[in-house]
Amino acid sequence: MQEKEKKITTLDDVARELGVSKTTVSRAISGKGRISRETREKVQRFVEEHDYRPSAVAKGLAQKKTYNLGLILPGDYKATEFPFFRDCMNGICEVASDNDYDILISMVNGEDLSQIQRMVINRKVDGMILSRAVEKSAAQKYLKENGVPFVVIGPNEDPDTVSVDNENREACEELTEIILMKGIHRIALLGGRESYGVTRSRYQGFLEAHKKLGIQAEKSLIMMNIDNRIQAGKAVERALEARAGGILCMDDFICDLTLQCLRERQIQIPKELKIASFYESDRLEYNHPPITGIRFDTIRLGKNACRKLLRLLGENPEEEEQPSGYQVILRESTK
Amino acid sequence: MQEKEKKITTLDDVARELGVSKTTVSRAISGKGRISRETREKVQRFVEEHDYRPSAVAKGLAQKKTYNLGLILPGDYKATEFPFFRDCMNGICEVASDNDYDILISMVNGEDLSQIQRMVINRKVDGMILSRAVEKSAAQKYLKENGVPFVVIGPNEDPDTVSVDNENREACEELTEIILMKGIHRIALLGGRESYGVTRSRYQGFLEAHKKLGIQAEKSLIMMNIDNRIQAGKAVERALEARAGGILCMDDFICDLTLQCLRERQIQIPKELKIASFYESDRLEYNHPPITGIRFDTIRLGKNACRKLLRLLGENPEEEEQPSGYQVILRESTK
DNA sequence: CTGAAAGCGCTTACAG
DNA sequence: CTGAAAGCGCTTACAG
Repeated sequence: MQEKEKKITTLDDVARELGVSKTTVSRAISGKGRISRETREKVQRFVEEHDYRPSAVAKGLAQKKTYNLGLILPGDYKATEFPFFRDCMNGICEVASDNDYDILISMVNGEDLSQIQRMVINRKVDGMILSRAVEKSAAQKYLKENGVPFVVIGPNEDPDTVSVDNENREACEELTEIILMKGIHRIALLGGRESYGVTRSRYQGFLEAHKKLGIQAEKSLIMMNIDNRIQAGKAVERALEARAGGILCMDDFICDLTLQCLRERQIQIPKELKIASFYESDRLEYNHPPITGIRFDTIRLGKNACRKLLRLLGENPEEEEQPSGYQVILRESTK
Repeated sequence: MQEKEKKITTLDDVARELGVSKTTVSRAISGKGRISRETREKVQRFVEEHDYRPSAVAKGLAQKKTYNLGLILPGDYKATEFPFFRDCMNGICEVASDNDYDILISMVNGEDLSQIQRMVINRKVDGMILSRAVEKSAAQKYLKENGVPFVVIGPNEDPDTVSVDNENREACEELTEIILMKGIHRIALLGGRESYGVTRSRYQGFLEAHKKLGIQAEKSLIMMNIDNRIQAGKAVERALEARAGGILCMDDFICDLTLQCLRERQIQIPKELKIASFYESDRLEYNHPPITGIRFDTIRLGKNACRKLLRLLGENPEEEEQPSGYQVILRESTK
């Protein structure tokens, strides 16, 4: 394949071999600037054959770009949130590499800014994607002050910041409505950290459904900030005492804890109690009985986040952003 | 804080303001080359005050380095493997950023090489970390051929490739031994994909323990490639029919499926059957009854992987690699 | 100890 | 349509 000649690794190599200028080679490869079809094709053929690709770093330096996007992930996310982050990452990575960008990750704990600062101060990224956004977080403030483009994954009210989000409110409203329409009016709602945007969006959907149907939500049965088995146990106890007809869990982790508690107490689902989750995973599907949940297209969410960021950077990603959508999946637990 | 003068963003800016040469500034910052203490401190003070950091990209170009490490993650990993990857990433990111490197991720499905090739052909990374290594994989071959330094996370027999791994064999041997010594000799072993290195290492540990105690392993009760609830159900059925005294699950996902199956059949743990997992998670700890498992220090594993790669690249990470170790955690399920 | 200069591998006005 | 040259922001022999 490769002649005995040394490998072609730089633009210069290509130019020399072809007896043209670097300028010409550069133009042939990038497609920018006027160039005759003949020359362009000659260069392209050569480049193809020799498996040459310009150094992204050098290109970046010349253009004052890095072709890197920073992705900020929480370092402490729970197992339950995992499919969400994995799918997000999948979507983000795919769009990024389609556009010849790369993803640089950073796992951040709490409100620690140092990692984010490192990336921007070292000038390693052109923009950032913030996941599990905390509204008005220090991170967002910092990025704004430093003029770093970013998009936020999660709910967002700030008109100046670009964001993408699952339709949590809508989906949870729909699911809640279905339960209410089944005649189950005393519903317990078990949720996670109130400081998270998702929690609030889902809660809103829950309330919305009640309002829409003119049913009073049972405030005393709304129990947030559930983080572990013990707390879940207490919440379940309370729901049972209050003779709730159903329990809605705000995510799979909580649903899982809830199911464990119910099992201990030998409660029959769905006969004695309906149960559903505002999220969806294999666990729910394969449970006995299978649990009603909501399926979000998180890969697409990730793709959208990445595309929006690329647009902010002046790129023009092939595909358009598409609404990520959701499906409520009814299973035996709410029969 | 910052005067009305324009912001200091390049070496040149610093040099001009201070009336010295770029060379001097560069030396003061990098600490390389002879320079008077006085000058060095002057520069450092200025740099500090103006919050200046050299552009990593430009620095990289001049040094023919990128200060980026590629991390290859499987795009399809299961929920059960998640804490493993998250902790790995945490460890890797921490060490990387301590050494002013960044992590570039790529999610790869199956044996698709294109993402890996992109990274190396674009010259975006100095080296790579391969997680969930498949022995002799195409990826490893490709990296070797192209002279890209890499380390593998997982079992590895190839003397030419650097790797790190949890002590799966040892840990599983220890746990199996404990069960056997309790007089439980008919043990069912439920495992995941045989093509994964982890599976094989753990299996070995299981056999090793039997050999050590001179007990014959019940081959007919060794059931691999369990991937879903149905298969787990069949395996459990078989174990019960054969009157196994205990079930060892090769990871938490399988353990979880197994527990569900046992619950349906109303089997009492540990009275009728002991059960333990070759991994550990919250799920196991909070189960009723709590399940015996093995805790690996995966964060440290990730750190070690990163440190080894940095060494390969000629860096000298602060801390030494430390054995990552493990603890067998005995809980009620094997009482 | 310090600096002028060349170089890392590209891109992009500018001139022809 | 094509090329010489300057420039992106650093590092590093080399000379002094």
